[in-house]
Amino acid sequence: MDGSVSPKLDSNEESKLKRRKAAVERNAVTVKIGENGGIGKLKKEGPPSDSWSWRKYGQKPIKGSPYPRGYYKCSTSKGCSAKKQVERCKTDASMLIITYTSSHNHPVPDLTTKNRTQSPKEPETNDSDEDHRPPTPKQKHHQPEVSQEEPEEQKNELPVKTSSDEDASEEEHFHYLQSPLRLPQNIVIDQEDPLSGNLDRGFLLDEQPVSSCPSMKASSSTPKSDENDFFDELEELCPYVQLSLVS
DNA sequence: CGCCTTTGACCGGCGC
DNA sequence: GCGCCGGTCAAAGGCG
Repeated sequence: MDGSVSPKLDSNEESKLKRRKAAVERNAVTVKIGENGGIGKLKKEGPPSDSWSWRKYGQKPIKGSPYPRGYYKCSTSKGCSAKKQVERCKTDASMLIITYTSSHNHPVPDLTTKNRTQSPKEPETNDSDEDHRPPTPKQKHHQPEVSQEEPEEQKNELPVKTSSDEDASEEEHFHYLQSPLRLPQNIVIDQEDPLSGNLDRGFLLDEQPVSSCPSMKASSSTPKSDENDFFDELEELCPYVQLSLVS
C-alpha cells in the first residue's frame, strides 16, 4: 500500500541485508553424534542442544552435501538473536557441523539452576564433576537430547564478552565462548580427551577440540581472515578431522 | 494451551 | 543480465 510492495520488506529486509553483508560472527563446531544418531535422545538428527533452547525455523538442502542444513534460533529469550546452523558432514553422517551465529544477549538458562529448581534431587556437586556428571536431564521438553551438561557458568558472561569484539587474542576465547556446545558424551572429543577433568578450559584453548576442523584453527590463527573460507574448507576437512579425533 | 517441527515460497547476494 | 544458492519467514500440524 504505502508504496511498499511487501509489508515485511520494511525492517525484515533491512535486517536480512545487514546480516548478510555484515557477515555476523560465526563459530563452527564439529561434533560427533551417536553412531546412528540414535543415541536415544536425539529426535532425529538431533542437534546437540546446549543449555539454550533452540527452535528450528528452517531446513534446506545444501549443494554438495547429501544432508540438509537446519536453521535454529534461540528460543530461550525472545529478543535473543543467537542462531545456529546444524548440518551433517557430507563425508561423515556421524559428524555434525554446528555453526553458531550471533551471540546470546541473555544469560544462559543455567541448567544447574534449573536442576536445582526442577530437580532438587541433584545433590551432585555440579561444580565438581559437572563434566562427566550430566545433570539429570529433567527437561520435560525434547531438549533433553544429549546435552544439558552445561556446567560452564562462564558461559553466562562469555557471550557478553563475545559481543565486544575483542582483539585477536580474545578470539581464542571467542571460539569456545560462542560454542556453548557442551559436547555431550556423544562427542568424541569429550571422550577422546585424555585430560578429562580440567580439560574444559585448557583443553579447549589449547586444542580447541570442538573445532575438530582445521578451519577452526585457521580462525584461531586468523581471527578475522576469511570466515567463509574456513567453513568452505570445513566441509572438506571434516572427514580428516573426524579421523583424528575418533582415532 | 503453548511450543516446536516441518514444508514451501520469497528475497537477496554472488558468481559467471 | 541471468542463474544458482543460501537464508529467512510464514502457515499448518502435531505433540507434550
